[in-house]
Amino acid sequence: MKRRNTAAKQTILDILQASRSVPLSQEDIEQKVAGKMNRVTVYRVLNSFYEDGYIHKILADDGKYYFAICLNCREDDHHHDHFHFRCLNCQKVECLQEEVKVQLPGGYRQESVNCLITGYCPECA
Amino acid sequence: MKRRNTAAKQTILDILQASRSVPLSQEDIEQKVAGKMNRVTVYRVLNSFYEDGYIHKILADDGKYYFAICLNCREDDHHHDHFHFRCLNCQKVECLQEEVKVQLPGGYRQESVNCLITGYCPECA
DNA sequence: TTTGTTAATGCAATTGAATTGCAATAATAA
DNA sequence: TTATTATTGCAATTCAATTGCATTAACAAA
Ligand SMILES: [Mn+2]
Ligand SMILES: [Mn+2]
Ligand SMILES: [Zn+2]
Ligand SMILES: [Zn+2]
Repeated sequence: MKRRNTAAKQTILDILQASRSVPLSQEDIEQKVAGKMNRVTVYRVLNSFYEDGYIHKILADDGKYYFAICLNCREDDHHHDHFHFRCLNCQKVECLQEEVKVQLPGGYRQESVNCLITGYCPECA
Repeated sequence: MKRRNTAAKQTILDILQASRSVPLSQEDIEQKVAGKMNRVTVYRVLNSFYEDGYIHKILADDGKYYFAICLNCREDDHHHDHFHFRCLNCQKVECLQEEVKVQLPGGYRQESVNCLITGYCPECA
């Protein structure tokens, strides 16, 4: 009896599923569930999903966290090492296909990656 | 008469100069200037340096901003497009030599880059 | 050197995303 | 059905960062 299935979790999961390669901010999700649950619940559900490895979390240079379903990850093999993109005009964040490949200097051990490119998307450029 | 030279600015500039490839957080700098100036002044000086292009600013995945002197930039050519590294143990942040090279999908325009690798540095690994 | 303008500063108050404490609620194992 | 305890809502709190405003001081002009 570790985690329980609840309406709140299912609702948020559905929202994330429907936005596969477009990470959503806490605020984005709050708006979509407005009235259905408390904002603190959104925080806690997102954090539990993240802890359990169902979603990945990126900190964008607007200072907000964005969350997206893990796509090419398996329980035993997480690799959230792709770039993300944020549009300065429409604010949308996207997962890019390209993986981050860094040649670290000797002795450094890589644990995780948080790479964000900021600019203008095709619709706004 | 745009910007004025003040003791506060000179002090902070000296600190950043002495820490060339090791970006410092607001908090780091505050400690070094403790008693000499107000913390709000530190914020404002750092922001003015950043606006004027003297330093670059990165948001690390600990949620804090880190600042470092621009090294290979000229007035007309800024390129803060290198990776950064943060050690999970000693918390130190470093500028890496390697530049970020992303092949953006068609139509996307890149403006800036905020790429951080998190892991363990040689001393802590 | 003196003076006037206004950028810079200190201090207190405020913002806003994120977190925490706690009592009430509800999922689920027994 | 019942007992256990994870989950939720609500209020309060945290903490870095920002803002307002009166005071100070840099520096251009006289
Ligand atoms: Mn994943
Ligand atoms: Mn630079
Ligand atoms: Zn856009
Ligand atoms: Zn270290």
